[in-house]
Order: sequence, then C-alpha cells, then structure tokens
Amino acid sequence: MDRRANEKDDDTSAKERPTLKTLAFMTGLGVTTVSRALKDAPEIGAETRRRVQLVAKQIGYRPNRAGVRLRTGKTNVISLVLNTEHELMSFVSDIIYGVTEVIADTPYHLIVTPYSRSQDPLDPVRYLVETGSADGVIISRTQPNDPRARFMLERGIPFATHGRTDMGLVHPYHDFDNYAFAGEAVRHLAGMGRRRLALVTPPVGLTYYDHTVNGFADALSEVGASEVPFNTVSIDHTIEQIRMRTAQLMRRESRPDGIVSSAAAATLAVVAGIEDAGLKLGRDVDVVSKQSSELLHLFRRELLVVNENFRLAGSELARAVLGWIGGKEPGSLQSLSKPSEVLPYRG
Amino acid sequence: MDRRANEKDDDTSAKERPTLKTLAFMTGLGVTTVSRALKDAPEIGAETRRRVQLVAKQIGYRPNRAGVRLRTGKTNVISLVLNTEHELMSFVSDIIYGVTEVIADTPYHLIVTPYSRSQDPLDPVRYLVETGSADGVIISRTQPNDPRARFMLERGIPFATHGRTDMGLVHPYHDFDNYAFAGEAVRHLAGMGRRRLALVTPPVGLTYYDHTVNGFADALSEVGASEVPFNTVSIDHTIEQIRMRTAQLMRRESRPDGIVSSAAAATLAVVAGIEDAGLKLGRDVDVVSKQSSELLHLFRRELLVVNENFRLAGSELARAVLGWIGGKEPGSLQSLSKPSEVLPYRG
DNA sequence: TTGGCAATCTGTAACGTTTCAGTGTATTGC
DNA sequence: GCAATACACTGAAACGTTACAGATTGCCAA
Repeated sequence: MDRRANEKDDDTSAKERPTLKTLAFMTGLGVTTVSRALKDAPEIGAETRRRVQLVAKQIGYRPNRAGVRLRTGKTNVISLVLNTEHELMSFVSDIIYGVTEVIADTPYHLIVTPYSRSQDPLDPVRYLVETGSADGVIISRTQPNDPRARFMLERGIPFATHGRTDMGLVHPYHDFDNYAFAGEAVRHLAGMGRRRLALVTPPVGLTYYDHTVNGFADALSEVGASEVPFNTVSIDHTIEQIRMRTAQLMRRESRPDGIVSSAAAATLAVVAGIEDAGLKLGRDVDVVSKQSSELLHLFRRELLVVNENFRLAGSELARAVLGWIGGKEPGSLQSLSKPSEVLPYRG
Repeated sequence: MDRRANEKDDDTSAKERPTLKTLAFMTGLGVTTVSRALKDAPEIGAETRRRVQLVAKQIGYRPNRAGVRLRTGKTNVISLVLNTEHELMSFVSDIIYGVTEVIADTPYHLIVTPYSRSQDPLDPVRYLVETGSADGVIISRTQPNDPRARFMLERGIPFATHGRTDMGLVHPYHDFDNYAFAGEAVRHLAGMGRRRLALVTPPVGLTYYDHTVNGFADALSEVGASEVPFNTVSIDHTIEQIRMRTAQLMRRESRPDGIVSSAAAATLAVVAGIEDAGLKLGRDVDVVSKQSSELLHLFRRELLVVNENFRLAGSELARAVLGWIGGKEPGSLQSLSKPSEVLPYRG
C-alpha cells in the first residue's frame, strides 16, 4: 500500500500539471514548506526559498485556482456587470480592454456578468455576492442612490462604480466629469454666437444625468443663453426615436441653434433629424457631442466633439477594485476624468 | 471533541452559505445521498429525491464552484479569447451579449481572455488549456491553418471558431458567408452600371480574407467587370491610413467607380477619402459595405449596406461550444450565416 | 548540564464536491 | 427457510491548497 501510494503520488514523469506535491517531491521538502516558500513567508530559509522558486519556475508550476479558492475563498476573479440592452456597444469593448490591460499581469480573470433590462439591476450583484463568485465587482449605470453599491458596501465586497453615487457613502469610482463637459459645450456654443440650446441627456435616473443637466443649466445662466427643452429623448432611446423627435424639434420655430449631445450614437441620429428638417449643420445649428472613438468628424466635419476615453475608465476601475481588494482606502480610489477641449474638425 | 465538531458542523442557524452538509443535516441524510439526489441519480428513492430538491430550492442551495471544479475538473467556464488591439472592434460587445444570452440559464460563466497584437495568438489559448481554466473556448480572427484550433483539437478541449479553418480538420464554427457577401456586392454594383471595382479587404491571413477575395473575383468575372487593385489597405488599418490611401486611389484616373468594403468603420474612412478627392458618393462612385449596426445609412444615405449580425454569431458560437461540451458531434455544430440583400437607403 | 529560544521545517485537517466501495434491509425465487 | 438480489442509502477518500499546531535542530545564557 505504501509502495503503491508512493508510485502514484510521486510520479515525476508527469504529463499531469505539477502541484505542490510534485514540487515537494522534487525538492525533497514538505508541501507546507513549498507552499510557504512560494509566497515568500519569513519562516523559510533564504536558500530553500530560492531553490523552490527556481524549480517552480522551471517546471512551470501554477497554483490550482480551484484549490486556492476552495481553501481560502479567494476567487481571483473580477466581475464586470453589464446591462445587455442599454450599454452602447463601443463603450463596452473599450472598458473591457481597459480592465484586461490592468489585470493582465495579475492572477485575476475577468468575468462578464450580464443582466437584461427586465431584470432588477440588483439581481446579478446579489448573485455574485451570495455565491462568492468574485473578489471584486465593477458596475456601471450608477445611480445617485444606488442599491447595488449600498448592498456591496453592507456585504463588504470590494467594488468600483463607473459614475458616482450620492448617498453619503464612500466607495471607489471612476467618472467622467460630465458637469464640466456640458458646461464647456455650452460655453463653446455661446462663443460661436449660439443662444438657444438644447440638451440630449443621459438616461434619466443615472447620476451623470444630474451632472450633465446641472452643468448645462449652470453654464447657460453663466453665459446668458437659454434652454430649449428637449425632454422627450435621452441617449437610451433608439436611433429612430431620437432622429424623429429631433426632426420634430427642429421644425418648430422655437428650435434651438445649438445642441449638446451626451453620446456619439445619439449624435448621428440628431444630425439625421436636423437634416430631415431641412436644416444644415454648422449654419442653422451647431452640435457639440461626446464621442469615444474618432468617428464623428468623419461623419460630419461640422460636428464639435469632446473625447471620453472609456479604455481609461476601464483601467481606472480595475485599478480601483484591485486597490480596494489590496487593502487601500476606498476613499483614495476615486478618480474623475476631465473632458478634453471642445474640438472642431482639424482635417 | 465530538460535541464541538457537531456543534460546528451542524450549525443550522447558518448565515453561511448552505453546502451539501447543511442539506444533509436538514434532511437527515448523508451528503452522498444528497449529492446524488440533486443530480437525479437513479439509485435514490423518488420521494427522497423530491424532498432533497425541495429543501435545496427552499434554502437556495447552490453548488460551490470551487468544490466541483477541484473534484471534477469541470470549471463551468467558457472563455472568449480576444485581441485587444484591434481598434473599433465595436462588434465585440455584440458577440459578448450573444454569448451571455445563451449561457444565461446554464451554470456557465463567461471569462474574457485578452491578448495583444504583439503576442503569439497561441499564448492565451495555451494558457487556458494548460491551466485548465475553461471547459470551452471561443476564438476569432481564424486563419485557414490555425495553430490554435489545431492545438485545442490535439488537447481535446471543446472550442468554436468565429470563421472557418481550412486544415481538413473538423470543429464547430460560426461564420458569415463573406464569399456570398462579396459576390452580392459586386453583382449589385454591376447592376447599377459600375464596371471598375475595388475591394477593401479583411486582414490578410484570416480565412475570411480568402473568402471575400474569392467571392469578389468570381463575381467580377461572372458579370464581366474589372478589378481596381487596392491592396494597400485592409480593415485592420487605421482610419487615417484608409482615408489617405482611398483619397490617393480616387485621385488616379484609373480610379474605381465602385467599392466593396468589409467593415463599417473602414467604410467611414473610405467615404472620407472619396470626398477628400473631391468626388461624390452615389455619382462618381458607389460603395457597398458590411455593417453590424444601423449607422451607415445615417452617415451617408447613398451607402449600400449588407448587415452582419454579431449577436447572432455570439449565440451560435456559444451554442456550438456548449454542444460540443455536451457530447454532440463537432461536425454538427457548424453554421454559416447568409448575408442580407444589399440594402439601399429606405428612409 | 539544562532550559529556553529562534530558525526551519513538517503532518494533519479542512474547504465542498463526487466517486468508490461498501452496509443494511426488504423482496424475490426456489 | 435460505440464498440471491435489488434497493436505498452511507462513510471515507480524494482533488490542491493553506492554516494550525507541532517537531527538530542548533545555539546561547544560566
């Protein structure tokens, strides 16, 4: 029995993946020692430590994730929670790439946890927390009073939000300064002589809706321009809806001579609507829009753009969650990204 | 000792997550019985089975993934392998959503495994296979002779490719019929009287480059039109490169009067280049382009489009991998998506 | 010499799951 | 009446890891 066990356990011609036991056998040490040596524990002799680490590198040892996870509860997983129906396409891949960039040389894996519109946004988060499926969570579509953030804060699981909350609770976030964006946009339009401005808002209910609306309103009164209400659409509406309602708006005699748009996709529809109404961009009306890739200037060179970098957002969010997991103060893991200047076509 | 152990093990006022032991205690059965009852093993009495499943549902039992994975090696993970340096990969999010749609009511999680262009594309796949990090893998940017597919086939790990290979090996795939697309595009342009056509190709080296080029060439000779070589760009090039080289091309007197473009982002640049050269879309030249979202018609209504559905691709790929994991024949898990008709603006 | 202590190293148990090799019972066949 | 058999269930072991509680050694102070 002893013989057989040894034969099996100590198999060195291993096609199998090496484990601590393999390393223990090769070095002549116990698994405990090997385990500790690999994580630079202080009670292991310097030479032993080096030797173990050398052998481990040589044979390409990688800790078994299931073993670690079962024993310690650490999943080495970051989950990105996404709404599959709203999140505008291009953002998502940029955020994902930003996140993966940061976790690339960590043991972390990124899992994407989706939820659909019909679902309570809290569902996927509750699932993650209750099943212990991730060490950290990134959420977007953040609300001023966000139940998901509250929930995770209660349960003590590290997370970061894309966008800020306003609950008096402190947690990591990354946000684009939409207050500044809307303000800059208004000032730029006013500088061009535009006086009657409309705003294509973010989705109602999200925090950055408030920021954008406030930035817009404050700058309006600052420059003495007036607002043309355009509450019938937000960037969450379909292309067709935005296009149609923009056309309606632009056919009214009280139409705006300047429009600020919170998203590139919406801007395409807005411009289509403007042209449907027989007006000309740059002459009858100017449009300032956020964009996350360089395509709006290809679309119409008259467009004025402000760039928002979602890859950066992804990186910052990942850094924030990892920081929290690593024990940093949540309050020190907040970042706000300033908008670029309003950029005219520079072709 | 016995008392203490019991007190700990049988803790029923559990704030902790229920495990098989919890269920065993609550039902008065052994863990083995509970485990089998939950997976409908035949040697468990019908009533016991129902009872166990009822209790499990009541207390919201969910198997511990780490436990299962450690014991069985089953990860319940599908990995999507992505190249992070491919700009304007807006379809990535569509694929992700398609995949998540399918795995939503399975125990599977989706992990995104990135690699950068500088890396060997085989690296991430090798990592996944060697660490046993996933039960199934989805890859894209498939090549006719694809080392990744060959590797996974050798190692016996289920996968699906976005795009076909041409190695005489059979494996699941989903592909868009780019041969048909290019052919349709050429025939449509020819039908409009265009005789000198250029092609903005997919990246050289990928299988669908060949399909596209062949479809283009075959249809050209079929309709008796001629090709204007445009090998200096592919859709992998930057917006600026495509734009500049299109402008160069269009300034030559041997310029094409029709262009077929394999991607929406490239098309934006192509149109910009056409206009840089002082030509007018729809008059001097017509362009047929693939697109994955409805934005090209907003861009220029003269554009002719063919739709490619990436969400569908994601779903099909996920179904294929899951099918293979579930024991279906790889050869039965292949699908080809036919292009839509060439669509003019229907505004 | 002895006791104490620091420095290294080690075996065992446990995380939650499934599989293996059983253990009891009741029922059947003869 | 007894063995064979089907049925319903069970304990122990194992997957790979880490934490706990030692074990061994050498060295120094008393």
